[in-house]
Amino acid sequence: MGDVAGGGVPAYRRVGGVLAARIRSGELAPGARVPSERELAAEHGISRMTARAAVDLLARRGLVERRERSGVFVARPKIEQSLDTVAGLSDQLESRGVAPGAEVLEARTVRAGTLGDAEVASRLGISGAERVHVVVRVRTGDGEPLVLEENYLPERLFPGLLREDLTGGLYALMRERYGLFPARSRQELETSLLGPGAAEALGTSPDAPALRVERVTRDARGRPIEFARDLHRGDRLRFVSEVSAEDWDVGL
Amino acid sequence: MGDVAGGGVPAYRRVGGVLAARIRSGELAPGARVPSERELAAEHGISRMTARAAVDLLARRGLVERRERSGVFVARPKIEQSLDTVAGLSDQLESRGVAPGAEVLEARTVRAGTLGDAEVASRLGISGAERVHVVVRVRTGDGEPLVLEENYLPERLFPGLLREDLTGGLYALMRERYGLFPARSRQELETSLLGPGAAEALGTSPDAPALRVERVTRDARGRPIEFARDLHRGDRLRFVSEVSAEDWDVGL
DNA sequence: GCTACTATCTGGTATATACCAGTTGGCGCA
DNA sequence: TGCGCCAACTGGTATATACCAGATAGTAGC
Repeated sequence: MGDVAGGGVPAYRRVGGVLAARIRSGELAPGARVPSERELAAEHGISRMTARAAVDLLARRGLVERRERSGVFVARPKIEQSLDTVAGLSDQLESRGVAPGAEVLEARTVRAGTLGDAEVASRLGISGAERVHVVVRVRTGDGEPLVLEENYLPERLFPGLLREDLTGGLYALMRERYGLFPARSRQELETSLLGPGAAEALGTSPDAPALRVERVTRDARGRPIEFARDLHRGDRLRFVSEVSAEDWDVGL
Repeated sequence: MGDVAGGGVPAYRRVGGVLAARIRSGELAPGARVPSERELAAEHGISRMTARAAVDLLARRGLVERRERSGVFVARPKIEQSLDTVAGLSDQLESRGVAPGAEVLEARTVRAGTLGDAEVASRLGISGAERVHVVVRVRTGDGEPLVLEENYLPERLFPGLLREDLTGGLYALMRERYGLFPARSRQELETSLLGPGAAEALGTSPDAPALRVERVTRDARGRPIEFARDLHRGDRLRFVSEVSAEDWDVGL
């Protein structure tokens, strides 16, 4: 049936806009409950499916957080995270007054070739026969899951790593226990969604926005010491990067 | 009615998974047409709305691209963009064999206070009475819109800027015409969606994934010379950042 | 006052249907 | 051969309805 009143703007966008305005104005504060889909439908004279589409707009923009069988709530502001100091997520959180934590989901040592993932060996510059530590962790801030980290480290460089305490920062461990100092780090960032596996680990929806980060860290001699795949919750984190001219202005 | 057959997995996710597998396997190559929603519905014995939900899964993950009233097509691979050399998007595209271009949507000079956007003056460290150039451009690669750029530059530092050719890189202009060398740049990145305005400018859907970048660039004396808000198409671009230890390892 | 049950509410999924307005490709005509 | 028209097709929007199962709050019983 389309636009009953709205000059070409679909109803679900119109209602979504009204809701967004109520949130931005502060009428609906962070943490507050948004009217239920059925209520919105009644209020605006639209069907529930259309009201749901309106709420979806806000949910996909991170303005609002859906909690299954409970309700829809206004989202809280994002935590800032530096892209220049990826090494120390724990430290970063702490300096922002957020208590860091980590839950180890997986910690094992296997031959790279058995991973069924040729990228790991390729990125680390090792053969499939060489053994790597696989560490999968959920990093938390104030108990809330923030990042799903998947780390691959050559066993040759970090013997006995899995016997260490893996609930803190890996980079601190590298330096203090193994005397290896991360010198260079190449990161590739991509907008993404969490996906089913990550969603379960982070306790969120598979369709929640995320930033996928692939990272290769090298020591001073240019030797790869870590390959990582991170999924950062896009609804809870923003990323800050500071560059200075020396880094990129040398070519001109 | 829920799971007719599928062990707890909703039908739209099951069908979405089948489609995703066909794309990843290469059976459906980039640019190829995906079966229409009505065809998918018939093939899998589901309603069209459910088939649509399945396609939505892939679209939101950037696996496919919807073209209104035309069809759904497998997406092409993303263009890499360095976060360390944001200054020269044109150069970056060129070095990757992509022809850079820019369309100027807006170019005017106003007092910062009249913008109705206190952040601009605040970020540039100027008073509301000072005049700023406002330059809004769509940056393209091979004719395809990639980034919507919103630049704010103090007129005091760049007199007559708007008479220059704005279809190239602004940073080249700064250096060559005004002798101002960008020395430091702070960028804030956030997952986002395009939104209605940006979607129209970039010729895409308002709900397409995007990376929002806010940037303050300073010269060697620490003076802000540019404030920018960029919206990068998340479906066409990925971002690469290289950091070296000097940048972040000094504190320890 | 505390616990246990229960009716209600919630978002999630799914169907069947309808209309709209560009896109597309084929067919006929000049 | 080339142009223009038109029917079929496409995704976008919208409704009305239904069932599910976990969350939640109120109430009855102890």
